[in-house]
This record gives sequence, C-alpha cells and structure tokens, in this order.
Amino acid sequence: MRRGVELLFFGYTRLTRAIDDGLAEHGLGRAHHRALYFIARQPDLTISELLKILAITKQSLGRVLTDLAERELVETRTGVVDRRQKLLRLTAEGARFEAQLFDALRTSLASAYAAAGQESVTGFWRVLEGLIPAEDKAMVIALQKDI
Amino acid sequence: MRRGVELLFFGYTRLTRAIDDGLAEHGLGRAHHRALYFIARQPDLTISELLKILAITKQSLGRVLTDLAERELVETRTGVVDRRQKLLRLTAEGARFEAQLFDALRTSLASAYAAAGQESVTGFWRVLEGLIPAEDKAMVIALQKDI
DNA sequence: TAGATACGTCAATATGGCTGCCCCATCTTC
DNA sequence: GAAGATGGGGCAGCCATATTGACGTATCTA
Repeated sequence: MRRGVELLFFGYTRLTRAIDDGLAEHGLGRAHHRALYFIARQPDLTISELLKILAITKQSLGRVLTDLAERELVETRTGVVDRRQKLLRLTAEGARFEAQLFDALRTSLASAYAAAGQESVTGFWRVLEGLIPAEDKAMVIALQKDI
Repeated sequence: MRRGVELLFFGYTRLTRAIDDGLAEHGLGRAHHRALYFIARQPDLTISELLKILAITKQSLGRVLTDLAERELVETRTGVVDRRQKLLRLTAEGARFEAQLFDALRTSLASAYAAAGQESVTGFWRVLEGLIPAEDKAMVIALQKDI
C-alpha cells in the first residue's frame, strides 16, 4: 500500500519533470502544459469543458490562456452553435510545441512500458482508472473515446 | 500513450485530493503531508535524507518543518553518531495525524486495487518503477527495504 | 422580456517552490 | 591543532499557481 503511494508520487513527479526545461524556454509552467495538452487532445474545446477537465477556477485558467494566446500558441474562435462559447485550438506553432513536449513524455513512458511489458501496462491503466472518482469518470472516458 | 499520461494525471491528482480536507483542518498543505509521510516511514530520518527524497531546496523544506514543529507534529533530536545531524520523528500526535491521512489514501488505493486485481497491481508497480530515473532508483529502493 | 449560461476581469490572498548569500557547529583530514 | 568539508539554519526577494468573491457583458432559452 505504501509502495503504491510512493511509486505514484515518484513516478508522477519524475515524469512531469521531463518537460520542465522545454516549458521554461518559453517562460511557461506546468499549468500551461496541461492546458496545451488537452487543447491538443480535443481541438475546439470550450473554456467550460477545459475547466471541468483541469478542475481549477476560471481565474486560474484565464491567466494561463492569456499567456498562451500572447505567445500565439493558442487561438480562439467564436462558437458556431452557441456564440457565447469560445472554441480553443492550437496554432501551428502551438501544435509544434505541444508535440515537442509530448515527445519527452512519450520517450519516458515508452521506456517504462517496454521495461514492464504489455500486461503490466494494462494493469497500470486498470489501477489508475480505479483511482478516479465516479463523478469524474464520465469525463475521462469521454476523452478516451476519440483517441 | 496519451492514455497513460492522462490516467497518471487524473489518478495522481484525485488521490492527493483525498487528503486535502484533513490537512486544511490543521492549516497545512500537501508539502507538509509529504514531509510527514516520509518521516513516518523512516523515523530518525535526517534533514539531508529528506531533502534527497523530496527533491526540493533546504529553504522550502525548512518552512515546512518549522510549521510541523510549531504544531508539535514533528520533533527533532540531535544525531548520535554525528551531532551535526538532526533526526526527525513524529510526535504521538503527529503519528496519529499521519495515520489518519494515510487512511484516506489507503481507502482510495484499496478500492482501486480491489477493482483491478492483484495482477494489475503488480503491473502498476512495474510501470511506475520504470518511470523513475536511474539516479533516483537507489533511493526509492532503499525506502522499500524496510516496509 | 426575464432569467440562465458562457466568458472575462478586478482585487486580495495563500502556498510552495526558487536563487543567492551568509552563518554556526561539528566532523575529518592533514 | 588548524583547515576544510559537511549538516543544518536563516534572511531577502522572487515566481508560479492556485484560491475566493464580486461584478460585467454577450448570448441563448423559455
């Protein structure tokens, strides 16, 4: 049990550290990466959808998105079905940058996957899914749909 | 691959949220819990050992330990073999508190473990171990020894 | 037209990190 | 015994990321 807590702590923190340097070059932090990541994942995401995913406040997200827009990594369009909405997308530059960051994550994860074997990876997923509370599960599953 | 990143993100953040309320009651944050956790794990830990585990700066840790000492959750003794060292221990109250926090983690993890099955748990561990860089692995393994 | 919703924004605050620099006590080595 | 290395503490100042609460505006829906 303690082993799980510790491995999760070390695994998570070390994985996220893999991209800190890349972010720092642009003067960005991990919060910016999380936004970039989910926008890359689901283009035309709305602000409120992103808020649900990240589970932070509108104000915190607002600052992050302002930073990303200033650096021309993210752009917004007015919603088509509902003009109150803003649809978020990466710019070409943003997509390039996100891909570069993701690559660092992919490299780390891939070597862990390779060392552990496919069966272990399935178990890894199963346990993590079990850690997500019921009320958040629908949202996470919705993300998986369009992998 | 993206699935692994996302599950790790959601799994980690949701697990840590499980203890936020308990910490807030004492006016403490997650940084305090991490220190408490590892002191509970290895009584008579020295400051420098804890610094290596947490991988933060002395100043950051100093603040955390001051808070914990003020609340009489942690106490220090002068090292026996080396009088420059401070050996960290939980007080009775600190041990009680840490156990209470750990219980929230245990409950979450236990239900995830139960839902996933023992084989999955082994895979979960394997993958996470693979995520820890070689230079940190010795430290983490040293922790496991005296489970 | 009234109310709900999506988004933006202000001000104030807290937490948890960081760097750089300097200090003291103690141990080790020559 | 002196010199240097090590363990620990502390100051000042900075930054990133989060919070709450309140308010404003545009737009959609009943």
